[in-house]
Amino acid sequence: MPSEKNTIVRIKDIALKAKVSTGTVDRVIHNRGRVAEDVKERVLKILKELNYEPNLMARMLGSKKQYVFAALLPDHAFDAFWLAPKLGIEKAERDLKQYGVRVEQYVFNPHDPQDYVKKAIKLTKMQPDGVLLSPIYYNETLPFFKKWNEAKIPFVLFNTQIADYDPLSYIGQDSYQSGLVAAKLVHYGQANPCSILIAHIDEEINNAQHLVKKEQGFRNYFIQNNLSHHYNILRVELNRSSQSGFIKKLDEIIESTVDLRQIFVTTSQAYDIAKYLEQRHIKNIRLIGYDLIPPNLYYLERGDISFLINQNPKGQGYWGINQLAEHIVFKREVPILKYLPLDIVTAENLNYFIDEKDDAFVDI
Amino acid sequence: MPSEKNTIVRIKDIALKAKVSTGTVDRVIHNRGRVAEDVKERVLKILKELNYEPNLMARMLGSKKQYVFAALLPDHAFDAFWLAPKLGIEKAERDLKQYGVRVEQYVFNPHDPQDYVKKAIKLTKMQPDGVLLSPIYYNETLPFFKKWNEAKIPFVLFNTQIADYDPLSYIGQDSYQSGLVAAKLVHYGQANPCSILIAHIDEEINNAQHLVKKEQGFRNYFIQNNLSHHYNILRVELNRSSQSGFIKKLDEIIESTVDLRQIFVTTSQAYDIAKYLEQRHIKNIRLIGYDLIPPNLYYLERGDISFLINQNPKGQGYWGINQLAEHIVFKREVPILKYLPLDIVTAENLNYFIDEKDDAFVDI
DNA sequence: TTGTATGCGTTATCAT
DNA sequence: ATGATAACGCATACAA
Repeated sequence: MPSEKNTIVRIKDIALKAKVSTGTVDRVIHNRGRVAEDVKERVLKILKELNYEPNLMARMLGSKKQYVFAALLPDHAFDAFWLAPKLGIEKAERDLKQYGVRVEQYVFNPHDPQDYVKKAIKLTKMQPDGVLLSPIYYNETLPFFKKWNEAKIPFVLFNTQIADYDPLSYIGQDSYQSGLVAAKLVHYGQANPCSILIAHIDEEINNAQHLVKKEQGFRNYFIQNNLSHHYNILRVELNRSSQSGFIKKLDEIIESTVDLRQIFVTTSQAYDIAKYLEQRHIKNIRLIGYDLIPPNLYYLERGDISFLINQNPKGQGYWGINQLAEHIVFKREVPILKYLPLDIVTAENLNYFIDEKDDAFVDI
Repeated sequence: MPSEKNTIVRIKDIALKAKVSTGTVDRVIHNRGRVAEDVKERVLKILKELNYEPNLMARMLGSKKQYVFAALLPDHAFDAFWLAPKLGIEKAERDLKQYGVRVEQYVFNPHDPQDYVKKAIKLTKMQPDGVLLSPIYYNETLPFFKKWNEAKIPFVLFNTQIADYDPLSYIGQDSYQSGLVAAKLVHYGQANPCSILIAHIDEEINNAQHLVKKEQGFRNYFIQNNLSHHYNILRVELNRSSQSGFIKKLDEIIESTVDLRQIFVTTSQAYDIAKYLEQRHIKNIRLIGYDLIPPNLYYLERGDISFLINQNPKGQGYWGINQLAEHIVFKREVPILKYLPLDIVTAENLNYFIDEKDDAFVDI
């Protein structure tokens, strides 16, 4: 075992031992070139030997470098879900401010691919040091991935995953696993055979992949646990654009399925079903959904929604910016995939997941 | 609105505006004295006006001050629960290392009050800048609180709360609320009337207060929801010191309560009941318990335990040290009470709560 | 290709 | 009671 030096190793120490100047060591550390090959190797060796770790404070102090990240995300005026990621991004910005990091937000209308592209172009023009985005339009996104790759601008994805052009990392949920969780809850609360409805309530087709995975996880739970013969699992795709169509379709299902006891809503629109059940005075059907948005919370607290699975939207924003900073500012390795916890939320533990406290994100 | 200056306000700027030197400003900021009253007030005023915020990097760089915190906690060799807080403490130490913070751990045998006192004495002798402890012995603790208060050493409590001698803050769970959560889960999974057993499995009497609160929360759920007449709620105190007594008591209850369907274990020993049910080949009784310790996880994954409520032990350690640093190093206000989320854990979302990833703590 | 000097914002140590 | 100035460890511009 090499002796554990208690004292901090500085560039000056390295320079001394390598019989060069601090400038040379600096050039080696940052690969700035202009240093002889043999010297470089010697310094590199000593760097390892002494286990040099840069003093981040000093580094940030000494460098007047400013970093600008760009965040491309949907306007929460159109869908309340997107407020939380925005807050997370802003929290991260506050945390990283002292390291010279600034975040510029580019908000787009999630119903308008044109706007998405427009904002993406604007963003690219700014030449940010890194990009965080929720790429809800696949085809529209790919060209930008290519551009950013060529410009060597790292980008991090959140909430929606696209594997092409290897992003720096993806932050989000494990949709399949969340389906398993939902199924477990359904199964736990439903001992007797019955029918179960999987409801996909799409506003857009954006997150189709997610919904498929959620359904797969949900169904596989019953298969893996040899419960398929106990439960009759139905599925429906609902569209809120036509209020009457929405109700009509539900009416049909309810009438034709007398033993329907549970509905699993794969999107954040569980409140729509809750409202429907309320209007129809149906009390013996339980609901599980996603996302802690206000209308869902209303029905959760009334007991009309049993559970909500929290997708940690604030954390997605926070960690997204954080990953960028880790990579770009601190030059550390970052995991390609960062799955956030699948929180099971009831009226009883709700407080801990919606509170305004800023520090609910820290990964310990 | 005063104009939002984009440039950073430095001590030098304050000095310039106040027509004094940076040294004087420094003395004002840190209350080091040796500055005329009128000058002090002038500087203070400008400090506010310009909304000065110190550059932490520069501060840490310029200051050779080192902080030593002491952590007093039970040895996890005696109870696996205590491993997590230790890991959290060590994670916090890593995070704060660059700010000159070091943490010294004082581990005691949780079955031996003498040892607790011994380690507390040793700790006090070291004159730490702050103390984090889990004060599992009330009477033995009070004298130290008094001492630390006199010595102006701030202390933070975790897991066990003692309000006397106003600690800097308490980190832990809301026991009452966790009882509500447990009851909700029981109720959700048990539509038909039945008997429910609350089992307190004490190793020590240490956490008696917690257990009472958990029971209160649990019972109140049924009262508040007008369900009392549906369920027959029993309670039992079990002691593991006598294996035969433990089994005998359970046998009696099982035999005399044919409609027993759920057991709520208020401590981390749910696995003991799971093991018992396994040996007796009882399959129609469900279990809810606390804490993600290995034996519990074993039965959770097998499905013998339905849910575990996670008390975030790692977070308790992490945030404990963090609160000390916030107060002592960064001189910020810290909340007197910090409740950690009540995570509902099943076999399906377990991964996210036990993973080794260090960053599972961040409060966003 | 290499070395030196200056500055970052703050603290701390001297003089005055 | 006050001011000037040298660290802190690193980055950077410039000199050699």
